[in-house]
Amino acid sequence: MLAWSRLIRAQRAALCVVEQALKAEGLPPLEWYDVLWELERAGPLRPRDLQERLLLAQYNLSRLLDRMAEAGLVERRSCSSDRRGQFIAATKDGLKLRRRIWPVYARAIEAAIGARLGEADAEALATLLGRLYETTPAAPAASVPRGSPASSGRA
Amino acid sequence: MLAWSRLIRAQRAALCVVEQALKAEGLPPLEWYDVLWELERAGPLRPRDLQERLLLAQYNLSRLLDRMAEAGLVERRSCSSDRRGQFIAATKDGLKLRRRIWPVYARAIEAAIGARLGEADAEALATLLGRLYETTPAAPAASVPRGSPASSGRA
DNA sequence: TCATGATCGATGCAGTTGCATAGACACAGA
DNA sequence: TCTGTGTCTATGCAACTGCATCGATCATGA
Repeated sequence: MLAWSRLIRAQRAALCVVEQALKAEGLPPLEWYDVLWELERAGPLRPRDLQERLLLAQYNLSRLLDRMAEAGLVERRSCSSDRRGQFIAATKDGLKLRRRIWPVYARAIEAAIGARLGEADAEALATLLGRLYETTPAAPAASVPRGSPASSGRA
Repeated sequence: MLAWSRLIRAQRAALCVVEQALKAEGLPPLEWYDVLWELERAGPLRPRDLQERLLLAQYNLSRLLDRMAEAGLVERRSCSSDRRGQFIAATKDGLKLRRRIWPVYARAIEAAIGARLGEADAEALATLLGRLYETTPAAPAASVPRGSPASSGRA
């Protein structure tokens, strides 16, 4: 299936362009931005929710948050309604960093996608891609072992 | 840019579905298949060429080939025309394994893509994605540090 | 022929990921 | 209340990745 192999390669290529751009500016990896951005627009979130939104594996996110907390970008707050859990919130520094990353990130995305497709085709692409990870209405989220990256939920 | 974030997430989701499927059957990870497949249809290749076709990082491919050679799936042959280099060839076992993987792989791809898009849309998607990693004709392949995953070349 | 610079591929090391599982708590039913 | 089952998050360990760099070879031009 052509679409499959191109999906893999196109993402690899685009991701690489963007990560190199961030690295070249001495900025942290992409997921840091994604986490900060989710937190900024949705407010403090439970790790579980972040995990769904970002399609990250649970253990992976857990350690990502460790690193980000150590860097002072997010903080873990206890969660009174469920003492197993916690809330993750972006700190001032976290928000500041996100704003600093954005222009670099945006430029790189433009180079990797916008410049190659143009407005209309980019939108068409987005529409098609959306259908690849929308949860199908009736799916009980159990086709894949629990806690695995793409399992459970809308994301 | 919507297309960007969906590209990342859709690929993540689809890749995860496929890798889980392979793992569930006790089969090796995806790249092993990809390497075997390239070798099968193109004959023995230099690591450099494999690297371009698969968009893998040089050091990464080098060690992937170590593992596959150790598993008896590929063999390194010396290259008389360039003694720095070598040719990688699939072994009988390698070819056999590829054939064994294929049905599982195909089914997973169908579930991750075909079932969600249908023939025509999948083709449209492939076309759009193709434009994201084609090399632009005049590019001297130097926008990114040497040997970095997506650098250099057509792929 | 020799120096210079580029290319091919490997590798030490530190950082990250994946797997399996643990520990703490929630929730439902006996 | 107690017990069993499921959920939320963390973590030990092994495998993999990324970075920087090395050694070997090639290619070019003086």
